[in-house]
Amino acid sequence: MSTVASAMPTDGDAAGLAEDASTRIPKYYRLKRHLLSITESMPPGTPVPPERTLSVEFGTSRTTVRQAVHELVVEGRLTRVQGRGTFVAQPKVTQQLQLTSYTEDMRAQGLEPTSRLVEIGFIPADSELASRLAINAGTRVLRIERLRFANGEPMAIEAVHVAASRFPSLRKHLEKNMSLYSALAENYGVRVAQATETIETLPAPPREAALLNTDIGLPMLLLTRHSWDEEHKPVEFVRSLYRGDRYRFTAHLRRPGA
Amino acid sequence: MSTVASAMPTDGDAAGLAEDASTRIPKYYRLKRHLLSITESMPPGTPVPPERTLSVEFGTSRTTVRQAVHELVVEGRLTRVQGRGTFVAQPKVTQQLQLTSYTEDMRAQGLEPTSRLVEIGFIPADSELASRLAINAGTRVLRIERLRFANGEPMAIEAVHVAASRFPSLRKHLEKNMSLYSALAENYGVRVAQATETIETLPAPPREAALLNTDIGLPMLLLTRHSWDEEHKPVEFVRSLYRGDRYRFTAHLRRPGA
DNA sequence: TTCGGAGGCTGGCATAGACCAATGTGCGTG
DNA sequence: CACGCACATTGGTCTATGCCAGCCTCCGAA
Repeated sequence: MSTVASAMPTDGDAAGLAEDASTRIPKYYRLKRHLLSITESMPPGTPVPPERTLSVEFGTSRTTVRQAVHELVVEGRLTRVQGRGTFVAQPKVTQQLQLTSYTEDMRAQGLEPTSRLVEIGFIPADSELASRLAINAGTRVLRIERLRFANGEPMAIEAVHVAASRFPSLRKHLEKNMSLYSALAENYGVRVAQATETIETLPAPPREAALLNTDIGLPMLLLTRHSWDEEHKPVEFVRSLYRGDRYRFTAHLRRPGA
Repeated sequence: MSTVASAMPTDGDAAGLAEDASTRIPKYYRLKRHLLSITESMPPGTPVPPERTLSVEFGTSRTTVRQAVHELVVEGRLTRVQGRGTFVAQPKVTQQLQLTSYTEDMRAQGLEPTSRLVEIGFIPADSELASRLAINAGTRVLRIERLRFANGEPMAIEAVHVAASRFPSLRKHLEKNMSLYSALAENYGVRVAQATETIETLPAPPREAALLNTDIGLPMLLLTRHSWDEEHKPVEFVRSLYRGDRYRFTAHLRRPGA
């Protein structure tokens, strides 16, 4: 693996970094590009030399190496495990933005999906939840937090919030490993008719990073879903965090009348 | 502004950082949370003390301060300008995921949208473009790169790719400041009927960071769009970068039959 | 043979400091 | 009065180093 340090692009080098006069390329970025060119065709799981080795081989500080590797980790190209090392990462998985099931999406990509209930309990509605669920602030809300896995690897945390008074005993139904939407339909006659989803980026908070077995501060995709039933009454407010290094969302769109 | 350093949460502090035994909270994260609690209610544009001041006031290294501020920048809470300082940022804007117009979306949020043509020219199709546009590798592709602004602030870069042979002289029509979809419909009788869009995170490359007046490495939202006409022939492949600190996407979904 | 602990190696966090690049202000000169 | 230059201040990059935490292997003891 000492072929990694074969030659790092320098300032005038034509290694795909056409540096025009208005953009200076930092050293860590050049190193990142170099590492990528070397690792991108390697199979997932291939070890990459340790930071200290790379810093010696490239004649640069360890901080600079860390910065380069960090960006490749953010992109989902490499993965790092404290104490073990740095490795070539698995490719990103794709999730539909429509109201499809997580299970179907993962299976469609040859991945075995599982879930784990992290926490289920009642919290008082803050002003946002109150507004979303059309209840008074302070009212009891059932909060269901699940961890989603693909092939045993944690991928996402989903926190669902519903008004407790609207769905009495819902907690019991969910503890039977029933999906939320099935439980709502079968036990309360409620079906989601429409939803608004948002997507944005968010650096991983410590708790979620730990649950997802990833690093604090890595970019995540924050997805919220606010859904309503046929009578346009709010059903749920969901806040999910997906690993940005492991996820891409996809949506199929049709032009009306097409 | 020296009230910023009023008291940073320490290890046992109950400042909303319930530290359970399994997650250690790094110092920079605690500082980040503290800075957020102080700045989140300030109006956009409010100056935040310089890094060197913060590091003295909090009794921590400048690197630690930088890390804390960096994450707030990533979240779109703060914004930094080299030589000027750090400021409270504008709130994120929202863009529809449907085939709506950028102009409409921005106007709906009281923002004045403008665009600027960055580059327009022909490139040979690499294997991805060839596959997307159903052409041979090496075939000429028209590439149109635009910068999108809201109230004069760069927000996104969009790079559209179409097969040159399918739309002869398209370049001329676009140079008349005509929108792509209008040009395709009026001059070629082509309308987009459906599309597949993907969203994922990507750290900002240097060139794009410079164009968007943002920092290299900050998380962006990478949006691709692959669209087809009524006969299911590919129309375009678009690759756009949106500032993660300034953008959130939204989608309105309907359950079939609802 | 198995289990536990020590040591080595890895990534994660933090400090101190130097230097570069961008911005803004104030002062001097034309 | 306007413009240019110098200086101060700001963020951006990079180095060197030390220490902590997690993982793994090997060796010794039971």
